[in-house]
Amino acid sequence: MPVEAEPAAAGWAGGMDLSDRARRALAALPPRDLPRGAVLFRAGDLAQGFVVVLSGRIEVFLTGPSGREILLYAVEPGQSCVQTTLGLMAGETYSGEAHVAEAAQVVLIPRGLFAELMDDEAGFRGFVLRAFAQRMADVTRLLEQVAFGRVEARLAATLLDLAEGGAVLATQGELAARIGSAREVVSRRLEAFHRQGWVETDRGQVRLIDVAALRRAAAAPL
Amino acid sequence: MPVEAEPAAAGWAGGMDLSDRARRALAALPPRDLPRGAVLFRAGDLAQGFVVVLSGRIEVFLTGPSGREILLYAVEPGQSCVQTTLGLMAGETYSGEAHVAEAAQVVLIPRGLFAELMDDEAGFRGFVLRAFAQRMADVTRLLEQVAFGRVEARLAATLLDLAEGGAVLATQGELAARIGSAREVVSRRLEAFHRQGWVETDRGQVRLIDVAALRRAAAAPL
DNA sequence: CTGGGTCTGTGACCAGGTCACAGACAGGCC
DNA sequence: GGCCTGTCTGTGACCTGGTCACAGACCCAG
Repeated sequence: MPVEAEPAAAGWAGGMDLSDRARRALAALPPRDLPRGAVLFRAGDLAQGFVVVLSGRIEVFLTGPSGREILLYAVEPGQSCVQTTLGLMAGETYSGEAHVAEAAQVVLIPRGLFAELMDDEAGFRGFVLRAFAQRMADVTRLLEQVAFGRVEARLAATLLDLAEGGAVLATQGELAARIGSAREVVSRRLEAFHRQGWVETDRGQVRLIDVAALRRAAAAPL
Repeated sequence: MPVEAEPAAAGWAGGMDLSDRARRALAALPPRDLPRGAVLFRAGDLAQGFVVVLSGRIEVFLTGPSGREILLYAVEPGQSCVQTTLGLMAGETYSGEAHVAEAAQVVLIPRGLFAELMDDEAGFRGFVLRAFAQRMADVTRLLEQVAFGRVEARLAATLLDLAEGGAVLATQGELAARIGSAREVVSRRLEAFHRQGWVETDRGQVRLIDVAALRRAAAAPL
């Protein structure tokens, strides 16, 4: 029981079907604590290793020259930060910026161990590949939304996504960054939503009144 | 000499550091010929196998509900069509549509062999992963352009990219599809380029006059 | 030479991004 | 309590870009 007790860090590898050796190597990695608001990496950085999130939430943003931002994807517990893989696999630098949205605990798998696991452990490989394919699909969907979708639809979807107990706690600026639009545009759209009786707004929060209508708006074909 | 002669199909695997067994398995796959204009797959299709392009050129487009299109990426000889990997690795369906831009020869590696190669052959794995990471970076860059860039910059870049002998042979509609804009917008932008003396336009072609100016426009920060 | 398909140009209009503000609100400080 | 400063929000003016509706130009097959 004494030696067998694994730190929480190994829990995430549970469903992965690894050899004992690999399991031990992963369990030995020290988890790192990141406070809310910390920046895990910036655009142009080169990957240090492969990052897996144990708890909390990390959000990866793309930033334009004008300072406008858009949420590329969020990394939840048990998921890996795919951007880190790019550097390890193809020598690409990061193009996004990773912010810690909720205080998080992460494990960093160094280059060498990562390469070793990719070569020897089919389970680990599957984990990385699935995560990667998933992100690729996510980013493609996002591109589709940005290229062809309306702000109205993206805003409605984001509100539904962020709602907790019928309300969203976020400033208009934060909402704008998520959907890759401008703060003023969010202000005007929210006002339109309000006029239609879909939401109530207050400083730093949006209360959802007519969820069905928002769902319809989010799913609008054009 | 008789047995050693490999069909062209195996040439692409040359730089890949594979076992003889794998090399033979790949060489045995029958290359398929695709005529210009053929559609390799559509959005929603499920992957049949992993596609590698031997010659020609395949372009993958994303299509919006209004019929507007945007070029996701092009697959050149020696490269793989990453979208096919999504299905194989994560069960995702295609989100793009692959058109044969120049008559192409491709090899289709069926599911089973693909999985086997991924497990056993480090060289093949590296090939797939690098291609994948590359595409991920491409799509992210494209997203950045679409979300934050101007049509003027994307159009100028596309003209420079497509130019052969100082001219681009493409209709305004084709140019629009490449950059994810509308035909009318391309018409007006080209007219503006013309007024500044950067290009001459004719039905189905654009002649580049001031390449330096176009380069400046393509690199514009905003 | 003519008729249908394709390519291009244009005006009008709307959605959305940018700029420049002004007012509203919150929390800290005297 | 009143005041100050920073943040959040609302608004008008203006520009780019996407959409719609057409008209004219071009091209080639019959």
